[in-house]
Amino acid sequence: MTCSFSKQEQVLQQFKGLTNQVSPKFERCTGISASRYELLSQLYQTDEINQSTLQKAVNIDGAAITRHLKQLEAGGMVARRRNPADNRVIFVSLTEEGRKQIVEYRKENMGFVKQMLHDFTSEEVDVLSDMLDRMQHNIVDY
Amino acid sequence: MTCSFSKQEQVLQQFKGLTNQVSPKFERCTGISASRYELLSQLYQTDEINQSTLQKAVNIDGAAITRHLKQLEAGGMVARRRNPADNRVIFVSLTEEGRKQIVEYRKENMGFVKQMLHDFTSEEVDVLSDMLDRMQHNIVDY
DNA sequence: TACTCTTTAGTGACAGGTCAATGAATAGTG
DNA sequence: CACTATTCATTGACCTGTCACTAAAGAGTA
Repeated sequence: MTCSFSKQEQVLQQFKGLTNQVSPKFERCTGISASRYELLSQLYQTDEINQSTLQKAVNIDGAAITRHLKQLEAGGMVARRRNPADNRVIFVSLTEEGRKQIVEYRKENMGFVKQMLHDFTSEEVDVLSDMLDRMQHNIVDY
Repeated sequence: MTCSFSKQEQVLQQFKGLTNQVSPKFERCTGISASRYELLSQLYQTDEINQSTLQKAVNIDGAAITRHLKQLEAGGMVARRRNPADNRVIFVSLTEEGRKQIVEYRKENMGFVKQMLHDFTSEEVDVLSDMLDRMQHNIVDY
């Protein structure tokens, strides 16, 4: 008999399959990529922040952050300036324009997320969120 | 007050953050990318299969499938031949070499997955798997 | 002060995913 | 039978992530 694959292994594959599907759909629905949306969200919640701490908050490689921010800056959504007290770091913040835009994006985002979780009770969402946290901890330094 | 982001929105971000972290770690641990592992797994379970049905099973764009399979073929893991009864389709199958290799990969994979889910009961794994399924259904044609 | 070590951002090369367009083979239909 | 429509695999262009490397600034120390 061909030995079957465990539930645990399945989960990992479901996981990957799901995110592969989510990313392009998210972008089509909202008009912005999930990563950029997350960057803007972070900035919306804390005005003026180190690029490096932003990077840690978002869990994306620094190289990608640099590129995203440069394009967001070119699009007028984001402003960047060096920290005069420490010329290595760059302060990032939302522009007025960016602040206006994110509100729009957010509406679309909520619609998308609601659809994805439309049959989840709020307890289930909590459970899911906890599980994701635990998985993250389990592999954080593997 | 800056209006806070809902749990639902957080989940989506956790999701993306987690998969971003998982993929490279998986590859480091197992010596093969998650996608290729999944392709080989599928082939392991069903010998000789249409490339297109393989693609659907794996939830990756056809373009990526073509490229993966070509490289796996070049590496001697996989064999491909045209279906003589329908010259459009390509049959894919594991070679003996591939069949031997996947057993090794699988050991590494199990180790990785076990670590990721080490504090999950089997009920929790089931619950998680169901949730992932439901989310997939919820967005499948959005 | 001079020397090394660390932190920060940026850059280049690569991998893996998407979409859009193509060509070849087959199916379906008047 | 001829013509159109669909399916399948492939290719090219693009986006976004990773890693490895670099340059510049600052921190720590002999």
